[in-house]
Amino acid sequence: MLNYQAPLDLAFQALADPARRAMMDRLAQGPASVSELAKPLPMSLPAVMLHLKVLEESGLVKSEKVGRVRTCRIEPQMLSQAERWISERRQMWERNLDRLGAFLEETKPEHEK
Amino acid sequence: MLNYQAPLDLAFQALADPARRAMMDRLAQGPASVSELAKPLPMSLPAVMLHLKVLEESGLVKSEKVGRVRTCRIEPQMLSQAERWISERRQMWERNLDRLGAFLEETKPEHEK
DNA sequence: CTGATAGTTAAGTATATGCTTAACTATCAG
DNA sequence: CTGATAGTTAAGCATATACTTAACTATCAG
Repeated sequence: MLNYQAPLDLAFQALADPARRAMMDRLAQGPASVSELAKPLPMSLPAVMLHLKVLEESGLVKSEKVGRVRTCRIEPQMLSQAERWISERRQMWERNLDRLGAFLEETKPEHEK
Repeated sequence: MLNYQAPLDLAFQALADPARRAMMDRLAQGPASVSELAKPLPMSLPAVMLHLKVLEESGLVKSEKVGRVRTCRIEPQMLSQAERWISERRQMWERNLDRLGAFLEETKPEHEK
């Protein structure tokens, strides 16, 4: 698997670009077509297609074409997975701080308690 | 500001690399030196330094050097900020689904309720 | 002072990313 | 059928990313 990219690699990579976050912002309001996604963005349509491709390959977005319109929508599972990864590390760090605090408290000389 | 990168660009970019996420994993357990961070990683020390630089510039990690040892630790605020961005979009999307569900419920013919 | 440890800097390279314009296809409305 | 709309593909280019090795500096232990 020389070219394998872990799901979180792709998800965070996708979220690292302001244009793609703007697209996610729009999609958070509800499904949208490619041109709706493109309208506020200062770039060509093909560029938006590339960003959409990145979002889809990351699993953050799915789309289907009906007639000539491709409708895109958020895939919340991948969003949750990314959120959970961050949350777990932050919580681990905080528990760590708490343990340190407790340790300092316990080893404090009596008169400082 | 031709070279400005929004905080979230940098944070998500930093989290997009498996080596950097491994470093964050280690740091979630508590502070660590550069070589402790490097030990499990299949790359040279200079490469680890570059990853550390990316993490620091993103605000996810801070470090200070005492003697010849540089000690690195997680900066939880930036982690929270990234988490919040994702969480907000996911929740917005879910509220959206709920509204759609309610709408379908309300407009359903009587006999299907 | 001397060697080992911890980190840093520099230079070079391969690949990936983020666009562009031009040309094209497919669908729909009248 | 015809023109407008929505999207797609291809080719090309500039810059950024993720490393490498070699050489160097700073600190500490004895």
